[in-house]
Amino acid sequence: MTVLHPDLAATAASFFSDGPSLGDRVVQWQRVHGRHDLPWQKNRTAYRVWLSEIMLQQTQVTAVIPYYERFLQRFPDVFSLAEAPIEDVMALWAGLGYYTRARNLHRCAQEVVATYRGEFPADPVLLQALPGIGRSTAAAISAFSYGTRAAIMDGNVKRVFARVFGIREYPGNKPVEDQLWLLADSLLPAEGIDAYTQGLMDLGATVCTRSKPVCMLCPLQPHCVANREQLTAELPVRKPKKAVPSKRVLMPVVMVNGQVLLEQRPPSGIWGGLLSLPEIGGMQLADDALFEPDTNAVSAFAEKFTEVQSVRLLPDFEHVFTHFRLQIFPVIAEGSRWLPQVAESRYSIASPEQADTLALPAPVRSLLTTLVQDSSL
DNA sequence: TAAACGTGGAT
DNA sequence: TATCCAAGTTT
Repeated sequence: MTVLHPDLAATAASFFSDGPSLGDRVVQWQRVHGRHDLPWQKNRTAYRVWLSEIMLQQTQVTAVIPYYERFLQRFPDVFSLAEAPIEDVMALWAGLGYYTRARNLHRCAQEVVATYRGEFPADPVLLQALPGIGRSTAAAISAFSYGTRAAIMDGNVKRVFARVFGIREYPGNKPVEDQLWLLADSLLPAEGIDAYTQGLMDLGATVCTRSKPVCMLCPLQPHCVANREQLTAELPVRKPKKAVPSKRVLMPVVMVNGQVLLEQRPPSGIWGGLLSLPEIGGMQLADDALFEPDTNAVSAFAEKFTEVQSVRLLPDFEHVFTHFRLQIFPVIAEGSRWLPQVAESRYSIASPEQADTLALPAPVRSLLTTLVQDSSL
């Protein structure tokens, strides 16, 4: 049983002692100064709103727009998406990241067709039961599509609320987040839920920005604790950082007759369900440890492809990621007798020219693309 | 519940 | 260059 902290309630109440409520201020501000020309704001349907909201999870607007346009062109409605092969969906999603979203997107489309005859439900509770739709996304879809009064909670809202209410704890903490949800629920305006929901995000994206917020332009500025106490640079409190484990793997570029060996990765984990270069000898290392390829693992890999003639290490092909590091090296194969065998397994063969039509992780895609010009391989 | 999950932009 | 983190959800 969670109750709203008295300090938060007091700040919320302060809005009513001095003119319009927080909600009404945001609504009015959005209608004049908010964003109105984003692709998913025109010709608004539940399908379009849903598609955009899934893509926008942990992903910036500018990154989403081209993907959104391509998806809408290829899948104009929920039926075409539900009927499509998952491979097509993954290929179109490739490069956006968080690939579980793409699988859930496909599953969700199929459920909406099967259970709701292709009509997304208006009830946030029903929406949240669908794959890939959590509490915040359910509220956003519902508010934008059907005008349902429901609160969102994303990075923008957390930042705006943390500053306005002077919340001096990390908003990702469970108890703090519980408070934020209570706040969000209590602050919904009586009218204009769509402008309000959009307004909170517009405010966070264009005025109450992470660095150098433009408080002069903020409709909440007269009531903002962070503005009053000069805490905008300190709030919201940063996520406590943890040491990232270092993992290195070998990813051989096996080329035969100008084609590249690929394998499909398991559905969960990094790059889940995507095609990528085969992975050999994953290992956890200290950050400063020297990288020594696991020769046993390399031999085991070579056993599977007996036509492979030689292995060369090219340190140039090193990609550093948030969680691990890849050493990519070429394996030059002669002959092609193993190609048919490969096609029957979870391995497949693709030409570099096909790179942009496959469900490939972004780094692998760019590598394959460069292979077209690079004759040294 | 905390950790996992991609990629690219901003500082 | 290193670090943060963005229209969060899932396990």
